[in-house]
Amino acid sequence: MVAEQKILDGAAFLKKYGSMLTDGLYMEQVPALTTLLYQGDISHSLYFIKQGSLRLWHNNGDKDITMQFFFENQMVSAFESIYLATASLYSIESLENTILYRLDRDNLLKLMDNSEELQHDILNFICERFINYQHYFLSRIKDSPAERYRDLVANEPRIIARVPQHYIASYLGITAVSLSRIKNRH
Amino acid sequence: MVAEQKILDGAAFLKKYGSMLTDGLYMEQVPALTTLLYQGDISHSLYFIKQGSLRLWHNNGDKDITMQFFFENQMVSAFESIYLATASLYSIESLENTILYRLDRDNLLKLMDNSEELQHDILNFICERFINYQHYFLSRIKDSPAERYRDLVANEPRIIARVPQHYIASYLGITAVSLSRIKNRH
DNA sequence: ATTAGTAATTAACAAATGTTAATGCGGAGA
DNA sequence: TCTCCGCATTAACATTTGTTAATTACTAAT
Repeated sequence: MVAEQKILDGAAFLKKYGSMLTDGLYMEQVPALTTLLYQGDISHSLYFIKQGSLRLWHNNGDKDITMQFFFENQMVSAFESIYLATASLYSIESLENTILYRLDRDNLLKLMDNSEELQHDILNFICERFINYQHYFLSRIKDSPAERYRDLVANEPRIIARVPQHYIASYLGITAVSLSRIKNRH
Repeated sequence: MVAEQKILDGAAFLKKYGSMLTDGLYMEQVPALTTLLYQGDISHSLYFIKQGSLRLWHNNGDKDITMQFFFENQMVSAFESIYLATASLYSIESLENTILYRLDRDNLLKLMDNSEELQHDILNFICERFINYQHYFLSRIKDSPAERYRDLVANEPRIIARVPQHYIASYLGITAVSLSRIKNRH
């Protein structure tokens, strides 16, 4: 009843359920700055990153709020948009030339119909994603941009190495100008 | 497969499932400032407010981040803590003298075992709660404290009328001093 | 190699909030 | 009624960020 197992990452998911997908899983390659999901649309695909990186963000008229970066072996989705068929609050875009596996909504739902274990994994996935979001937002509220930047440098080398500064600034909730100041303070 | 029905509020939930609970639902009355759930504990109760109000917040050493107020007929829980049996990120406390119905974890899980419809309602509940949180956090990030205060005055009369200012300030993400300035600006 | 366009840095100023502290207000209880 | 204590307001100052603009650095394409 209560989920104890760890959430599946993209690689583990594919290993576990890939064999059930004889023809529902597509591989595609997209260049940098390709939009995979537009904010306001209903999402109909779940992605797994084979190589490259993605950015997930919310647009608010004049400014972007970047909320997540994704890299190799991660599972990427606006799942609640897929599941509830509601407008996505987010856009998803490639940062680099990226190779993806794409699992379409119909195949995902068919798969869920045929596997109680998958339903279980998915419910876990949502709860974990929910908790992750709460951690992200809480850190965004309670830690200063400078603290969060230091944390990024210490714990997220891929973000520092592969993501342009102005996206990092957007992720930290500040302008590129302010991030530059923070980096060069002292 | 895909959930289309609207999320249940506490009253609708009790009406729909209350008859299945011959002895698992308890009524209790607590005075103001009573803690119902301590941050870090695993939650084992889901509440319905009959009368009164509650506050949900996260503590970060020196400061509180208030995230939600609850009033009559609302269903209140740190559901992911109940379901995944993980430490709650939040505390929940009464603001006023409050009368509650309490549904314990064991009874909730038993109920879920016996009702596929309830499982469905609960999954919807989580997805909707997730989306609500995202809206709350996004507004907290993209709107200024002054805008959010005006929004509160326009749309949340119960909060303005029944919640002390310093909790409202905490909800808006600012100090009580700053909220006082905003109120008296111009 | 040159050029053009984008990204990053730096500077100067305005605006908002945090912090600290002093004051005012108001209800609960002796 | 008086006192106490927590809450709200106001003031003064420091800190931070946003904004605008100018400059520099970098990258990609011709």
